[in-house]
Amino acid sequence: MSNTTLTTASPLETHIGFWLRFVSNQVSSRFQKLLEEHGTTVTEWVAMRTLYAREDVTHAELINALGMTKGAASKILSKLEGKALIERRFAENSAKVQVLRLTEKGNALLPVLAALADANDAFFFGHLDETQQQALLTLMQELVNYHQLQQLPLN
Amino acid sequence: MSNTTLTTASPLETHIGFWLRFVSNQVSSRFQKLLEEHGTTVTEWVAMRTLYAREDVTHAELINALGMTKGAASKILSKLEGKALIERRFAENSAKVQVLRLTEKGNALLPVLAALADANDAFFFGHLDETQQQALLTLMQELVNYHQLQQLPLN
DNA sequence: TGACAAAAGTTTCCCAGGAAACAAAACTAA
DNA sequence: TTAGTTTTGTTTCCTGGGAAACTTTTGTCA
Repeated sequence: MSNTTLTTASPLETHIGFWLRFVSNQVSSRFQKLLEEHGTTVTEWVAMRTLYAREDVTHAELINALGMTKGAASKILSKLEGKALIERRFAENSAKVQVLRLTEKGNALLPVLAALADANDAFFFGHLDETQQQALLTLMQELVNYHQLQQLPLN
Repeated sequence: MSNTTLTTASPLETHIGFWLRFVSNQVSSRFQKLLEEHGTTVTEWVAMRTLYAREDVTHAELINALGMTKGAASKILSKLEGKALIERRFAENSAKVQVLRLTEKGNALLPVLAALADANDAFFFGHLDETQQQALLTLMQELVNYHQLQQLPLN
């Protein structure tokens, strides 16, 4: 008889989550590189896009859109403010609740970044036919729906 | 005439990359929580699974599997070594190249972690029928193939 | 052989983001 | 009104991982 311990352990590659993470990391990483040339990051893009064409986004709302803790969100905002891309103001009738908005400069930069986001998505998924692209998009949205996924973290 | 600047910027949700990142983050984050109860992390799981059932994995090979810099990989290994889950030895005829292997303890833990990986994948994708699961898996693999994606970073 | 170059790993420094402590404001209830 | 509680946002501390400097070993070639 053999003294080998025979146990089973599924390989990494059998998990959908493994491939999702792999592909997602590559997509984000390439996008990050594109953004770098404009001095921004993926997180900053998400924040700015959330503020775009709106005048009434609160800090709390932004936290939810970013899926980050309030501390981290606060730091992102400080950074964007330092680059004069956003402004923090107090909401009417409050010395506590903040309302955020893009500055002129932020407003001008945003379409440029949006074009990069489009280009990056096209780079990775543009070779798929329209039906496949739509199916993938829908599947991801259905997963979010099915599991009632919320942006993390919840605190 | 309006003095409004009319620019276009596609919403975040129109990008496949956005949804991929969203879902992938949730999957990894839940897996992370499962692993925490065993004192490990997703990265450590990937490292350990790569060493499983092999006696000849080099540091360089592991770097590639982890998709991390050699510095970061080195630190992961130190951590695993500290927990007595892996061993570093020098390759035969070399005082430079390292060969890594799981310890008995690491070997015993691995199937437990693999079960968690299976469970997490089942949790997120188990409700999809077999055809859908396979299609998603294949699509991700085809993307990797089509773009010749390598684990990041390359240095 | 000996000097230099390349390769393998480690360590140091830096940055992003989570956790949680903190400050300030606003609401509640007496 | 004012004391306590809750809410909003900031700051501090800590950890993971990238960049790059550094050390040691190995290979090259003169």
